[in-house]
Amino acid sequence: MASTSQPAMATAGSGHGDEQVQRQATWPEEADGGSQPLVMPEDGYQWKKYGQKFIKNIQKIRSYFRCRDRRCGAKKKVEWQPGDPSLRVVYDGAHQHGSPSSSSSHGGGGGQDGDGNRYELSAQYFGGGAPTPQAR
DNA sequence: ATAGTTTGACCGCGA
DNA sequence: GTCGCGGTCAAACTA
Repeated sequence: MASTSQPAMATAGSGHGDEQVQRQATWPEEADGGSQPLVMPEDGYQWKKYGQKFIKNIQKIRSYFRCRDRRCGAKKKVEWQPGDPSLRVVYDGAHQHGSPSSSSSHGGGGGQDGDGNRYELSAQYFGGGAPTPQAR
């Protein structure tokens, strides 16, 4: 933080105050900016990223996503290997509201109560398909 | 102005 | 009792 702005550099001065490289590399190296960079496996729900960390245990980057709905205790974790386009999505919990309606965007309404999606995802692993053979 | 995203730091649990 | 890891929150910035 503190990269663009903020008077933090008062100490001394090493001036500069310029930094444009806004690291946008959040996902695995997208190779070229042309071919559709890795798209997140949309499940039909909207997620909000609330954290990202590098798990050294498996040497992978793990991103934490939470359902936009507070009533929805659904959580999603996406992890990938630095250098591998394969993504592994781990679903935790289940959504308590129907799909976000339809609309491709927000809507609202839609479903909502009434049916609880009975898809008890207690930790499903979505293999990117590449070098992640579910081995099974 | 809002939403979404990003990074750092903090906490809890386990070994 | 200590250390490490994993997970979450808050703050800040950008679009």
